[in-house]
Amino acid sequence: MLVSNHARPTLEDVAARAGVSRATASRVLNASPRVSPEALEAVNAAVLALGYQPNRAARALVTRRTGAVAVVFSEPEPKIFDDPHFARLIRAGARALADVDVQMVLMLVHSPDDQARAHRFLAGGHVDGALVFAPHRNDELVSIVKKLPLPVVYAGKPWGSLRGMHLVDNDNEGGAVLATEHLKSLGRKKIVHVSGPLDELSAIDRLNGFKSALGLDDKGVARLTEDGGFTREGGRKAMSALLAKVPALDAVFVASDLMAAGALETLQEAGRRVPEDVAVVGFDDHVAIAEHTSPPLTSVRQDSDEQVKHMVEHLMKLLRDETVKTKKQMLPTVLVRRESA
Amino acid sequence: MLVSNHARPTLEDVAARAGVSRATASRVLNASPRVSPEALEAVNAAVLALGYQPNRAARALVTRRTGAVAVVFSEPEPKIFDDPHFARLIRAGARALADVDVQMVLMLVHSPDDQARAHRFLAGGHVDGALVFAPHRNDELVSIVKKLPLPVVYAGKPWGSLRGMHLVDNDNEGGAVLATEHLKSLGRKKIVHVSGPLDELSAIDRLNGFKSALGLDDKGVARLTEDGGFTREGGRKAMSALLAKVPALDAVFVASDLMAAGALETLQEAGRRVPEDVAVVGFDDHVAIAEHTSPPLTSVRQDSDEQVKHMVEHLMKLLRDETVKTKKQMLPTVLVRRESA
DNA sequence: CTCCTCGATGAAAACCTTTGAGTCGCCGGT
DNA sequence: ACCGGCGACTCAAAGGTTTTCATCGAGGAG
Repeated sequence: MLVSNHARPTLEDVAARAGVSRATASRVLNASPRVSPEALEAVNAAVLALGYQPNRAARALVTRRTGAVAVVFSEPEPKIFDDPHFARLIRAGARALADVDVQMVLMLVHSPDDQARAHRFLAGGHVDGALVFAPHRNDELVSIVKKLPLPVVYAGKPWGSLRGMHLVDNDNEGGAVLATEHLKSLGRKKIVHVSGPLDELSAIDRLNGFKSALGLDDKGVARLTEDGGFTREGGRKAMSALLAKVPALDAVFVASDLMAAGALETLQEAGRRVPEDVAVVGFDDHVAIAEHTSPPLTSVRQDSDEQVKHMVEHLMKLLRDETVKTKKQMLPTVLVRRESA
Repeated sequence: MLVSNHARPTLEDVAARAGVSRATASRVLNASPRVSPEALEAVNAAVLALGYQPNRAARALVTRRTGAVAVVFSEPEPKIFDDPHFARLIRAGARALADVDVQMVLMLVHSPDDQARAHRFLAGGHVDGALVFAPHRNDELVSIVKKLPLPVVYAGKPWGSLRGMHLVDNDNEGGAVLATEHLKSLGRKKIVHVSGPLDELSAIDRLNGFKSALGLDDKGVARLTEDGGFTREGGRKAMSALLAKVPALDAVFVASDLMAAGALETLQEAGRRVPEDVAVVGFDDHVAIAEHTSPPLTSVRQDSDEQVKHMVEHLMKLLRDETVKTKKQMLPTVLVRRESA
């Protein structure tokens, strides 16, 4: 009659052992104020003794809350996931969500099929909310998600109207200004830019920072910029193109560390010394890259861990139905000096 | 009275619309054989018309199945996650699990705190099973998980007794033999090895392959091997040490692509031409690395996507309570020739 | 024509928790 | 002495699905 069956204890068992009703036990677990100190103690003791764990399904059934959150990466080019940046975001997400005790359901969306599946899943009420990473222009997924009655926090600005959307962005433009100003302060006169793909707003913001720091007009920017597509290989090619277009260049601001690694290779192959002949600044401050290029890369740090943490906090507020004052958050960026500039 | 409220349709609604009972509707959804063709069609039509999605919580409550699986990475050194290999595994897991319509709950375990949390979570019945990546020696987590009444499939061989455990491993030893034989076939006489950390069995297996292909004894191996710790920097250092120990070396088998990238740098700095003076073979065939070293890296391919897919399949069988014939699976490795050897 | 079998179906219990409505003492105010 | 109010608690319903058991009808065997 004691412990008897090997099954997991239920709230009923806890209540019985604590000498109270199921309702009271439940209130203890949910930290309701209307419960006496004695009852509280008794229930807590019983929980501990029995190793009780609430049944998530039963709870979800009645509260209409799943205790799970989707983390969605929409990225038409699957191989981009080789970018370590992606791993960093996932890791940060796993950690931040575990800290608040909600399950993280990871969804990788590449194809239209994936989109349909994501749609079904998100509409199916299987999660309470979502964190969405969808940087590309006209991403169908964003339109889909927007229509859903589901709390969502975006990473960075998705393309299109931002009204009513919640997001946490890095100060890409400010970081780009920082980088460019730094190059100017080194006395560089001919500064060029390897941009990210211009169907991503983060790339555009960085480009704009570069533009405004140098006081350029559109034509000027075009002359001094090449698109490196956020890949290492793209960085190499863009750098080659710039060397051809602007042979006298003495500094380059590259919109990502991965591209900067490629650009460095190209520069060295072209016989330009870094930083003596050409100063280089990257973006992301991805340690695994920036510390291992030669020379080590000066870069603009955007703290992805922090970004994701803010996203999670924001979403939690939405789920608690708190009225959030600011729907958009902007995180600062800082320059990390190493040897390349 | 028709559609009325905006709430999600329930099985009851579907049944009503199809003119059958809830029970029959349920049977259709679960593909039970004991249902007439007409009923089947009617229910399916109703499901479609209403856009019905089963309530996961309710289902979980009665079936005692959550429809979720944990994917656990146990790795004391969090920065190892910068390794793109990790991203690849996660991506493969997300995909494979989505394909069979189960939720993936990602858990990253670094500290003892994390271990305790993982323990609580896995014991709490929040998932039906787990995929565990725990390569290191004497990983506490493995002992913890082993005691749980939870179906688990391991990636590679965890340290310790393997009895009763289910796992999907790559043929590390075979791959190492492949690599070493290839170097021999090129006529190389002085072949050395940069190993992974010897607290991981995959590293040991690769070392053993190297050893047996060359017919070495323990002393011989020690003389020709350095531990590179599976990091790029470690690869550099190990290569330096080997150059000092075995100046006449003309080939090196490196136990990972990341280390090989480092080793290549060291070799070039030392003025050795690759592959003319020294032939180099890596392991993993991680495209993002192997295709971008100079020269491009010949490497042993282990198909992580395939490995994870097999792990998922295996776990699904365990969950369906099928008696699995083989508890351990070994996946073949192949040599991918590029220019470094 | 009756009995039996078998397949399809329906009714209802069970899964476990939260929560609103109601109960029960007890206190202070009149 | 009575009443109102209040705090702590219990009762019981609700939430949506699966599954057991019973029922019903039809068809075949005798």
